[in-house]
Amino acid sequence: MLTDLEQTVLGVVWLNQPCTAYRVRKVFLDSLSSHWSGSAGAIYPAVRRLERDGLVRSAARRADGRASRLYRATERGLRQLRAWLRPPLPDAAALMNYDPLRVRLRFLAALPPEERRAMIADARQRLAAHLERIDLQTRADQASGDAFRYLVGRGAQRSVEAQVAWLDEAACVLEQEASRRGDGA
Amino acid sequence: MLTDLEQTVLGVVWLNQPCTAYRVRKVFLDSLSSHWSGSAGAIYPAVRRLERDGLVRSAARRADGRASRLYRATERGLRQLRAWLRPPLPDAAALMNYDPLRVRLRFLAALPPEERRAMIADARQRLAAHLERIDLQTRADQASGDAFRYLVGRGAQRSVEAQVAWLDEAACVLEQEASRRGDGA
DNA sequence: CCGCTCATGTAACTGGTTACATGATTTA
DNA sequence: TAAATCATGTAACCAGTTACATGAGCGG
Repeated sequence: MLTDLEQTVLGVVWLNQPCTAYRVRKVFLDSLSSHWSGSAGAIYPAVRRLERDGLVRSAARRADGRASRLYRATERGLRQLRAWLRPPLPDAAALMNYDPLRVRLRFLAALPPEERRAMIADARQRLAAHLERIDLQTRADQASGDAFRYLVGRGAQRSVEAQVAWLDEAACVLEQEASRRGDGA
Repeated sequence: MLTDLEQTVLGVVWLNQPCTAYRVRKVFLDSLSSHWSGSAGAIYPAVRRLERDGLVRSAARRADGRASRLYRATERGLRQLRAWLRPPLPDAAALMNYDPLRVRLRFLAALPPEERRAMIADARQRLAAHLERIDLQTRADQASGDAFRYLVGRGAQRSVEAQVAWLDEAACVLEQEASRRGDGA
């Protein structure tokens, strides 16, 4: 059973083959998501494990002067990728995603009311700013003609939009709470 | 700097104090999110680290026959919790969440068109089923009177709803792609 | 020639995972 | 009395993190 990172690396190799390990790393580094660091200490060992398991294979290259290895997915690697995509999906993929903001909100009572508002406002503003970056990227992806790349961008958009709308609701609910208590007292 | 798990454990202790480590573990075990296993091997060491760092303290209890330790957050723990909640939030909390489904969709081209549809349909159906569970929970949370607990549920709802809508869009886009190619050929 | 990017790693650390283990208490 | 839950751990494993390190090629 491969880890999420290994699976994703395998997918990236397959999408960009033939490509260097560095190219794979670049995809993680350039990603708008901060979930993986894309550190060399993660990518190179992962690629080596994939090669050890026969899911990718590499050939030395020296064409443009620079020495490097070009990786591509093997037949077995493609089968593995397909098995990973095919239903039934694991719970971790089909249930509910982890949202550090949602977790924090659970404990927001620890902050005085004024600071609660500030926290929500800050998060909302940062998410809205990030949304603009995602929008730009997605527009570019749409032009690229790769339907899947575009759809991934749409998913990110929708996800962040939902978060922003949720923060608005939260601000609203907390406002009501405050005025209710304020009126009552 | 505490890990996400340690921070969350600290928050759970604070919300339920005084409580046993097992009670904390139960919260993770009962959570609708599958992000953390809630395994003993994660929770007990995390609680011990928090106590070592003076963020929680414990007292032995023997009241109802059973011997156990009751934890509560210290003043320092509460300060730490507040600092964690206060802006500026780290990028990991304010940028974009990791979505294993989104990652998979990026590589969906590896599957033949028919199976692509099946994968999306499966994910959609499972998410919709999960959404019902979340709805139930959230209605109960609303009745509990804890605004934050309720808002967390609303966030989960909105997040999953957004995913479902996104999958519908994906199915639609792929359908168009297919018919476009089908007509062209 | 200086700095950036390409390209590939290694080393130490640590936190979370699974699996194992124990014993008391409640419940069917 | 058997099973489930409460309650608390330990041990082995391993993947991903940060940080360090090297060297070639290229653009200003």
